[in-house]
Amino acid sequence: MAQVHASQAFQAASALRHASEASVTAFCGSPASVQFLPPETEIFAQGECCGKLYRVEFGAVRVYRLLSDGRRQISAFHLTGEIFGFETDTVHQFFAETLCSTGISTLRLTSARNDMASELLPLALKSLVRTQQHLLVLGRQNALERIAAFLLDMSERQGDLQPIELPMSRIDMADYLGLTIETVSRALSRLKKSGVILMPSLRSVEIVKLQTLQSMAG
Amino acid sequence: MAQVHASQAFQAASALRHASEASVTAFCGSPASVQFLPPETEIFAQGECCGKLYRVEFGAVRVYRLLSDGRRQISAFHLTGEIFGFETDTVHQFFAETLCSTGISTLRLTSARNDMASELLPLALKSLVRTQQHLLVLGRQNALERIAAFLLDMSERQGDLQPIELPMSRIDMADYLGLTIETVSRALSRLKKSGVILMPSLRSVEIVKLQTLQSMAG
DNA sequence: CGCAGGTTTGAGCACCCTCAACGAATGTGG
DNA sequence: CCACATTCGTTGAGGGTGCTCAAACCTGCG
Repeated sequence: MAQVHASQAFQAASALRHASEASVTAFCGSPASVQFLPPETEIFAQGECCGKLYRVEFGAVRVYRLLSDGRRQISAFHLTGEIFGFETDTVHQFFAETLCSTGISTLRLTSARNDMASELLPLALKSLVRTQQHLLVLGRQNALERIAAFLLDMSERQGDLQPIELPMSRIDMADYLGLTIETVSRALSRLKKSGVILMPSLRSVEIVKLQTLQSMAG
Repeated sequence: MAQVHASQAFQAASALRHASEASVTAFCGSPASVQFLPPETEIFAQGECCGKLYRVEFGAVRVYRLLSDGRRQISAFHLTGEIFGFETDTVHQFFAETLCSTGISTLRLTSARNDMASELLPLALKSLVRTQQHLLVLGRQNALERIAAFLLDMSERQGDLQPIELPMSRIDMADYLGLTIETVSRALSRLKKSGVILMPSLRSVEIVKLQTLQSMAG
């Protein structure tokens, strides 16, 4: 029930913010082909053959890589309206899974890929810039700064509607921010105690002192 | 003199490895327009208007962002044959500077951008995958693993010719790997003492125990 | 109500950063 | 050509942030 509410919030937000991604013709032409996936469902796995792009119609997705010893780095979360699945190789280098109940529509990339390149390039560049921004966070910011930046990013992507609905667990947040779950939890507790945020439930955060949070994120 | 040798090594390597990037027609058509830049020269700065792509003909380039307090994260080094300058906005979000004496050719992106999209998309995706790989390094690997991964990456991009010529300072390596110069230096010293690498000079590294280094990098 | 999974909190420790001094390499002016 | 200055790199000592390990606490759910 809580998840349904979250999904609706994401959808409302995406209508405002992700118009450009939604305008890719091949996706709009076939709204009937939306796949409904339960939480924690694999969308694709490393080593699988690839040749599709994916659009989140509602819900949320994590894309990640693994080290041989099991350490995981989530390279991106994708919320409603966002497109993912870009890869260079013929084989996936990443894993993609749903976080919650999620609707996914797919775009087959066959030989028509060249025709669509002018539409896809801006999307790929958006992913690139977002990833580069995240590099700065992982390379040069401490735990509190990472959490602050993460909350601000999630807030913005949900249209700055308060409270923020977090579709992911603490483990996912940790593996995205290059921290442990304990450190994530401690950082959130500090923000809560200092009155910067409220946490009405485990997965919802309300930003109280926006400017303080922004100055923390750098 | 040492730099000339390094540049030649990069060129030889690129002839093998970067054929796809070199094949962008607009670059090949105008070899006369190569700009020769001295070390530590700005190519573009954050806030400047953008609308070009750049190709490294020889030498090396760093692309980076800054936090307000001066912390720097280098998002990528670009060696001979590689193309950089992709951005979504009309204004640069990054800085780009030469590391050493470098030749740069430019490609103006006007309205012809759509026509070239099918050529540019693979390059953008290559950057994206490389950046995502680097996320894993910054998020989940320790200092020794980062140095190992960095050396292997540099070695591969120079065609596995030994020794590796490093065109950047320890500061640049540190700001790329999310470490301090002291930690970079210590990690290199440990690799040297354990016989995994040789360092005939400060900026050249020879990999002696490749497998050991690979197992370190994960 | 009791269980299981996720989250929080605490104590101790390891890795990396900070600060400092020393050494090496390069460039400059005498 | 040498003396010097300057920058860069290395090495050491000490401290802090975040990780590891462990236990307690929620919270949802059967």
